[in-house]
Amino acid sequence: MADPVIFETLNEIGIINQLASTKFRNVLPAGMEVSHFSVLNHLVRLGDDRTLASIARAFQVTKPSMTNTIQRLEARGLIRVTPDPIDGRAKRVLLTQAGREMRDEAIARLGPAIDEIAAEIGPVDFKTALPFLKRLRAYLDAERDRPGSPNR
Amino acid sequence: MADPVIFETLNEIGIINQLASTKFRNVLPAGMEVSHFSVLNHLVRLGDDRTLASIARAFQVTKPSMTNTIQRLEARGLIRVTPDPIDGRAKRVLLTQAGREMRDEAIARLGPAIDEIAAEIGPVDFKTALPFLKRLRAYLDAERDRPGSPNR
DNA sequence: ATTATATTGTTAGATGCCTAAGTAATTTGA
DNA sequence: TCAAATTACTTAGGCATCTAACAATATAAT
Repeated sequence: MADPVIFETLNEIGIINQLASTKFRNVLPAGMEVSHFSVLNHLVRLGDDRTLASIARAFQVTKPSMTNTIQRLEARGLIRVTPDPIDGRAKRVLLTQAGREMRDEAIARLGPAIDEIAAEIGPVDFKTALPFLKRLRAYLDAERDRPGSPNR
Repeated sequence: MADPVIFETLNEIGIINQLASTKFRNVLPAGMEVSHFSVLNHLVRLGDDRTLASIARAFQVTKPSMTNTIQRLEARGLIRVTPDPIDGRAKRVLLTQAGREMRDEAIARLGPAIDEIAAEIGPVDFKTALPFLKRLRAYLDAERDRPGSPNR
């Protein structure tokens, strides 16, 4: 018998995601989406010169979605995309100076919003919940249609 | 200084939401979205004969979003919408027999997916995490632009 | 009473994510 | 060697959600 606690938890997670995304989007530089910031941040932290597919995998998003994100970031001059010299199918994603600056500005804007949450909820509870969330995420990720499923 | 744990937690939550939504959508009856099921379930559990706005508030979704959901559910004959006899602006949302049956079928299909999660992660951890998530949700909800903000 | 404000619901336009399907290039393996 | 399977990316179409703006009704304030 399906435990209602699980459904309730996922429901709360859905609402939190919605509220947090909206809140952050309203704080980010104009026209910048959370997914855009996430990609810029990813490239700064782990290094750029990555393929579209590897970024899509990192965020557990389909390739068409990442194509969309990458095209918009490139149109804004925040990243540069070049052909992969080794693999003719792939593209390499590189940060531009404007991209790095935009990421810094986004972090500066996001900071206060995060601090507010820390002040109210306390980072300790986040640290407590994080391992569980990571486990759940990893399970759902592994459960996802595993074999060479399309667009992944 | 913004604690990175908070951002990381919200990031995990975003990915979990995405993976869980996709998983559930693939299990639900054809064409049925998670948001559709959620509304049907809400009406069964808490009673129908509610206004669109009250349902929108319950799910922390904007009114245009709920208008969309309601219109699609009505087009499928899963709910019935009637004018509110007291408040000329409002509409009352009523379940149809087909709606109740669809909700039952959805639950029957969702059950196994949830059981799998329970088997892997264990409901205990969900019970542990839930209070924190509820607190976070409540905070973000309260933080949301409170006064008569548009479309809410 | 009248006017100002708030609430209910809708339409319009934009973006994101998804699935399906197609192209190009690389790998595998018979 | 070369056909089959896999992988990288794109295009097309669909649905959800958001913000902005508007119409209609209800409520509050003057």
